[in-house]
Amino acid sequence: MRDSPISKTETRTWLSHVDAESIFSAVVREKTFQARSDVLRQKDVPDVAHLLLEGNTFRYKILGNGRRQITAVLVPGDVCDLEAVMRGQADYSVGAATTCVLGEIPAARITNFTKIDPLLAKNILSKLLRDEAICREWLVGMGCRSALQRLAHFLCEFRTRLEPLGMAQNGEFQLGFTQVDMAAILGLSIVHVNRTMQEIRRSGLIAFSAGTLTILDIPALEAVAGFDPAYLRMP
Amino acid sequence: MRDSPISKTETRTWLSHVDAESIFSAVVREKTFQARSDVLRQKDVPDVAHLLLEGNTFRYKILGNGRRQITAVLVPGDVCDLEAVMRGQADYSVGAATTCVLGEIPAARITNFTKIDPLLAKNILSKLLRDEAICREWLVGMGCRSALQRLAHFLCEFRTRLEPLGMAQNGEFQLGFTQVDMAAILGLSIVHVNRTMQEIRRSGLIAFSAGTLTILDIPALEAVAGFDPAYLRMP
DNA sequence: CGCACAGTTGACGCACATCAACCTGGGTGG
DNA sequence: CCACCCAGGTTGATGTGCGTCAACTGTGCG
Repeated sequence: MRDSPISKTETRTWLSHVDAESIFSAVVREKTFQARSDVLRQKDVPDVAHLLLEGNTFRYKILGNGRRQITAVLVPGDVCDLEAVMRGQADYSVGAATTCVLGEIPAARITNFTKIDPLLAKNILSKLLRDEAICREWLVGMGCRSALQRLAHFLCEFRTRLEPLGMAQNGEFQLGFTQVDMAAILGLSIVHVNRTMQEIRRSGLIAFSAGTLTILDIPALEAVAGFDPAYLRMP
Repeated sequence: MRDSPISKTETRTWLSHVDAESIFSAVVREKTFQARSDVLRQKDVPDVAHLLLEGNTFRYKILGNGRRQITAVLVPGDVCDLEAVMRGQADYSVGAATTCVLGEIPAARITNFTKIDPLLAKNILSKLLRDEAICREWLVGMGCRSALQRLAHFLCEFRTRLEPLGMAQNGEFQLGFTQVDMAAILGLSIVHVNRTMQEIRRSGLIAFSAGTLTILDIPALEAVAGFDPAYLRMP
């Protein structure tokens, strides 16, 4: 059974191609992480950055009261811990949602930022800026959007990010997150995520089975979400 | 009547001193903005960046449903629209909370990032990284903290940012935001902000009058908020 | 077979939103 | 100098979106 529209190896080739001027050449080693394991822990002093090659990871923080919030979701081509490496210390953790393959990049390649290849610098900078734009948009969603809109918005955003990688076609893609993860992404309880997903399904906007999510009517879902992709700066 | 522990002119001198290696020398012109006016509007293509010299500004977004979320609060020494200038287009607006003095910096000074003075580049980068860290922390707060904790956390954060500028002493500083602003910062209704502020006041943790906020017991407020300043990377 | 973990369902509670007044002080015009 | 206005702040009554608790189902795996 194929678990994505195009195979993972195809995606990797494609990735390094569209992003050729980039960070891919800085990878010195590949490493596989189990689903549900941590790539990086809060307060770690990282000596390598991790470029995501296969699977999905996320950044998260755990508070004193035990609650967890996911602050970013990473797709292949993203650097999981860019800010942590640039600052020299992590103020968040990075977890693997699915089994993942990560490429290690020596921290020095990134921290000697102003001395490196301008193309690489530009690439890193644009990743940084996009990360921040997404974080801002999530913050706006938490303040101003209902559970339903937030879920819809997240699915629209995720699809939009996967599409240029060839990992989403006709609104269909792998959603490697459990409802427990979704709750931590959306700032909701697990129970409410469950009910909200059912509501969207019943309304006929999405379908979901065996890890594959299908957006049945993309413009309609984007309208519900109030999704405007401008902040993502996709080509 | 003095409206801050040390005068504004003193603060300006101090600011350009502690940040001497920096962005201050790139200012080509100063401009005053009225309280409640906009410095920058969403979708604008900025040709100058604005360094905040006096007063408080904030970044915000307005959604289709009319709701507004403030995504960042700026203090003197911050660049209001750094990401917008670097990306070439704003995906947020910037408003003045109080009357403000801003220094204009030609966009080219910032976008020619990799070709400029490494010290300036480093400074810009660190501002960018801090902005993102704060945004992440706000996001975590929205997902995991109660209204009371969020308010307390914001006050702790604001004080911590003002202190090295000499604009907060003994837990006392100017809070130039109305409760309407606070609601948009915290993602709460105005009424609930009002009640929450009263609750903190009644508990004896803060006092507030004539725009001056005093944190009466800093460690206690930080404990309530679950505030850990690590993400701010203050000296 | 039994355990663990993701998903699901119902009953109930609460933190917050909403609506609607009303108060207050500073500014403005007659 | 008063009359008015208006923005910011305050208060009470009521509503609701989402959280919490608790139980049950299905499924893959040792």
